[in-house]
Amino acid sequence: MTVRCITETMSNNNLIKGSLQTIILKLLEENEKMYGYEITQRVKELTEGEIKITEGALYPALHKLEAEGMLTTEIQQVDNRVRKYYSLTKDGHREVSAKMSELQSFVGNLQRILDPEWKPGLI
Amino acid sequence: MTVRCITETMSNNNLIKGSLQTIILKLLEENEKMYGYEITQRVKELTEGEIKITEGALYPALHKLEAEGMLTTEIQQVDNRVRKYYSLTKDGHREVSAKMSELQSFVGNLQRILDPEWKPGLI
DNA sequence: AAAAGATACCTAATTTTCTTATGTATATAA
DNA sequence: TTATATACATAAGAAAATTAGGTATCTTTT
Repeated sequence: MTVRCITETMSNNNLIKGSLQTIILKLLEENEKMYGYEITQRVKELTEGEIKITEGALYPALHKLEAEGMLTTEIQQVDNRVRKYYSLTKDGHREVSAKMSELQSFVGNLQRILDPEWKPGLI
Repeated sequence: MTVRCITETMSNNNLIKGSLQTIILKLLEENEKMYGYEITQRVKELTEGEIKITEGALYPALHKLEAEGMLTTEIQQVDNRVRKYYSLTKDGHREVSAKMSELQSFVGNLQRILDPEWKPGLI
């Protein structure tokens, strides 16, 4: 029997709910067509491993966006493995801008609260 | 009978859960001593009305931070009205820095995902 | 004087969004 | 052959909010 003792860094840094939808939509705006696993890997790359989208969060979010008419899917077979590609609908494209400005505005407000010195244009 | 028809702007833009604790801690670091209602008003001021902390979110958050030993309270009577002042404990002071860097790091990662052009130092 | 609004606290039910855990299945590397 | 990577999915539970309700005092408006 092997016992592996894993010492993890304290915080699993997932902090701050509510941005996953925006992340998905924005990545799909830039990439035309992505599948779930690809999204998790892209986010990991872009943040140098600091943000890991869990599957339990991702797939329900994708399904919800699809149910809301923001995304359409298309299944592809690649080496006997199934991939489910998502892409933006017309509504989805509209939604990206909305979500992005909400998020940027929120981040701006956060800076105003947390950093009294802060002026737009700096982080 | 008066029927008031209120047309609100679509989103109540409170977006992004998980930053309330940090906001509370940071405001208390700057102000030594604040009461709940004061916090809601300060946030409203700082964001020009764009972020409204609801009481249903604020009070449970304050109670939780107190239970965790981050805050202490002190009741004051002002004109027959009760005010419950909160201030940071030693642990609370330590926690502010931790929460702040978590949040700044998260916002940085968010920018890396959402804005490929982004470099630290800009927003 | 009465009503409305601001000040000041609180909680309970519900919803949203996540984590954690589990399950299936194939391909590849150790 | 065992673990890891790829690729999908769901279910139970926790966390943190929204929404809606309650109490009470003081001030401003009607």
